[in-house]
Amino acid sequence: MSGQSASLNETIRSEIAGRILSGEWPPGHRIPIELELMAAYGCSRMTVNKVLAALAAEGLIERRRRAGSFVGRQRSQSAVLDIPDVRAEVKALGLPWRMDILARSVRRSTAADRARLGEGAGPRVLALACRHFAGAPVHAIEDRLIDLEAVPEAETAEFDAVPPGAWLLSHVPWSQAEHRIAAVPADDALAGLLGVQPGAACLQVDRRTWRSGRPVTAVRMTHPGDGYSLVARFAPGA
Amino acid sequence: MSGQSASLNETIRSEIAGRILSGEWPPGHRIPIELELMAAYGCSRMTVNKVLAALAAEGLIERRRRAGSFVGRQRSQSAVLDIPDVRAEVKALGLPWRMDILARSVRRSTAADRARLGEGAGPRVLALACRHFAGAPVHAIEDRLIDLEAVPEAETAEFDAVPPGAWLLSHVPWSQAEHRIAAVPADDALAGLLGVQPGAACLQVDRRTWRSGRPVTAVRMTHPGDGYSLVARFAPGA
DNA sequence: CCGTTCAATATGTCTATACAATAATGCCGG
DNA sequence: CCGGCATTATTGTATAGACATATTGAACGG
Repeated sequence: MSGQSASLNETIRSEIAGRILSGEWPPGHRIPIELELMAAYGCSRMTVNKVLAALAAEGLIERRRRAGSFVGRQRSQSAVLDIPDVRAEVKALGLPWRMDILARSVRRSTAADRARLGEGAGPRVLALACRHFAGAPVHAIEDRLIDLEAVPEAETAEFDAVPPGAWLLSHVPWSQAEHRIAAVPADDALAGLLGVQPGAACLQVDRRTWRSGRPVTAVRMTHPGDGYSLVARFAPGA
Repeated sequence: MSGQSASLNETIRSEIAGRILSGEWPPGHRIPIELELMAAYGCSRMTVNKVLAALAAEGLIERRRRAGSFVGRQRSQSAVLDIPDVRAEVKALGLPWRMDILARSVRRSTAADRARLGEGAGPRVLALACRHFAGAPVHAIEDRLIDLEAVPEAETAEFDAVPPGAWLLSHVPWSQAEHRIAAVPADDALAGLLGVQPGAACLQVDRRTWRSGRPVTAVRMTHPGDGYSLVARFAPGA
């Protein structure tokens, strides 16, 4: 009883979703057919249809013609992982963000570059190495490759005030990405840059990004293991 | 051109989504109003409304009364992280899965236990420690706490054939969860169990699970850093 | 110049109806 | 008992119309 009358739509939706999420209707349970819901709520079929279609789009239920609608099977555990912009992330900690550019070069892409970017990589790349600080300590080392065929503007862009990741986000409209997260020991070079002991545990996030099937960028962010963690949240319903 | 005529619904949907994902309509761009789309496709308003409502539910567009519909702003980078069942994960590698139970005890929950489970933890818990093998090498150490008030059946459950995570998934209908991923060095005890050198980098995934606001379980999975990584995928549209 | 009021506009929700597509069910003949 | 065919229940898609609701932009008045 929230007092605020929601739309009929929402009322039906939350009642059904509630029963599923509470476990009252377990996976595989058959949901009343549209005609029954229609009668139960005294509304038209379109209304319940819209609700059920939305629940199906979310994956909460499955619908089969002639058979009925059923509570969805438990999906494999998955979570939404926030991979925020480095600058925003550091500022969210209340620390000043600062960035060094360690190296920057434009070159013909080597075989290794093309392997890193994946199928369809262009002939020229921009290679960038940056160091991000959160206050005094190093927050991450960024090792990035940008395909200049996919993002020609990158060649002349200044990356001194904006992290390359954020710059790309606002210049490449939409993307598909793959992330790989691993724990690795710091080698000597990395240890020096990060300010940790050689062999210290580091969290390494590799991300490859595509736009309409063509590689855009490949980046490896390496964080010192102490004092850094990724957080993911999972909520099946909404 | 698939040749197969999709529903009008799908046609409109994919045309709009295509323009957004290709970048033709950048974030913030105003989408034709329903009346215009209606005229463009020669269909009724309900049809375009359904399409736009679905796109809005997905987050691809934003709608404001009187103002119109707009291509959504770039969302903060986020990805769907698959956190599969350990057994399935090992078997997907083509390796035989095996599990040791290192310790199992039922106890009154200590302050530390309640802190680990979070607000609302019950008075009794089941503590479990397991070791998962992928072939001969150790794949992970599982250190789990189950709230017996939330899952009383767990007290008598045998966990010899099924990993506790999978057992819970099929006994606790739905969940909300929080994950924290970090790189940590192995301490001596952990190094012995995992079969790695003390100080070696390990990937540590902490997960806390709730059901309707009450804690269910808290688990820490620690993987040897070499030869293990989490993979996440990201696709804004579908 | 600023705040208030108001109407126009675009979305939000709902109805009643219609026909299409699909697949489970049952019937019938062999 | 079983294969094939017709039946029919259920969802899928679409239409035309109606009224509700929020919010912008403009007109108006102090």
